[in-house]
Amino acid sequence: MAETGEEEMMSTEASGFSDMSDSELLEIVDLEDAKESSASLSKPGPSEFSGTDDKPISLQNCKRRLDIMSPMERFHLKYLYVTDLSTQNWCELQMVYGKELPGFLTPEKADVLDTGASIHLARELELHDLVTVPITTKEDTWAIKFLNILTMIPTLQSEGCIREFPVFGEVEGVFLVGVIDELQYTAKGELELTELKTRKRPLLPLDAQKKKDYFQVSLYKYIFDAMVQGNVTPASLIHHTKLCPDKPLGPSVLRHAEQGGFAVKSLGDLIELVFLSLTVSDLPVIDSLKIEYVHQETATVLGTEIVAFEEKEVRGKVQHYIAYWTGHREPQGVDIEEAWKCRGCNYTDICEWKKGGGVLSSTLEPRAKKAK
DNA sequence: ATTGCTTAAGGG
Ligand code: SF4
Repeated sequence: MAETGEEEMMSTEASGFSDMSDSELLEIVDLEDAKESSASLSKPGPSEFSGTDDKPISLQNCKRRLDIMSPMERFHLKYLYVTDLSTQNWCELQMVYGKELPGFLTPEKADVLDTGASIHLARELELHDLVTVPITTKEDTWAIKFLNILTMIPTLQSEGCIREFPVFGEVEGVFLVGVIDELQYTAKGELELTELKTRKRPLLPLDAQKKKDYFQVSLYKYIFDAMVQGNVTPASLIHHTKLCPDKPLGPSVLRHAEQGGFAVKSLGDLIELVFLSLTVSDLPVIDSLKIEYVHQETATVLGTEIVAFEEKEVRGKVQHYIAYWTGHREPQGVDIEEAWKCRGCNYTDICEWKKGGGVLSSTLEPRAKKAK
């Protein structure tokens, strides 16, 4: 089972005999995924709500429990993705609806996303091959991520360019996880992050789109810098992810660790090794942030933005967004000036913000609506 | 499991 070599290695290498340095990245496949995927969690228990209205106590308790639980708890999240925060920047409430009702996309949108994803994948494969590794535990999943980091750092330092670099770290009390599209050293020797954004229509993005993308790449820099400066500690990582550093790693993971030349027995070893590699490899902080907008169909470059990192501004935004996740404030929809976003929103029909005209209508007093 | 857990980003 461990050996079902799905090695999709198409050696794009111009030969040579280097069995060590041919660039490969590992990806995972979950062996337990035979089971059908999750029923919806937020469904109320039938017995409590179906026939009987004379059970106010349990109902109330249930509601109160939901009220006091932060979104992090309600959604059973130990960490957030960088893109959770950047989509939150587009419309916070839309992001929340997306968490509550996942997989709620029009086929047209799904197509655009799929096209974008395959363009990204094709670019990734320009730089390295992907080897599928069977795994069963989340420790294995993270171990693969760590092994990839351990091979990518030297590659960046020697070849000058890597794609799909994993980042993670605590930001304002919440753990964030993401993947940097591309890192490369420029001619001037500066470390530059590039984020590719593909577009269905050959038009430059609106300001709102640019702001969201700017925020996304800023978060990557924020986290990456913290990593190379030693501010993302093994203890913090383990604390937030609840990984068990001593849980035995799967055989295929161990095999790949060995092949990579990494002497690790446990996940804990691997984490220490990653921490070391990040902090002693002379990795600089990211010097510049670039966003490239490309037309999907023709690959025409529509525009390239070089954005300046504004630490205070980014931190302020993060604090604001995290305050929602930790339950310190209610989610908000878009401001009236951005009501145009609601037209393209999948949740426009059910949105309580839109109904309430800029307030969550469920929190409105049941009194006179505005005269029409 | 008297209750579990995540590949991130994908574009507007
Ligand atoms: S309808 Fe508008 S306010 Fe409501 S979730 Fe969608 S974009 Fe946000």
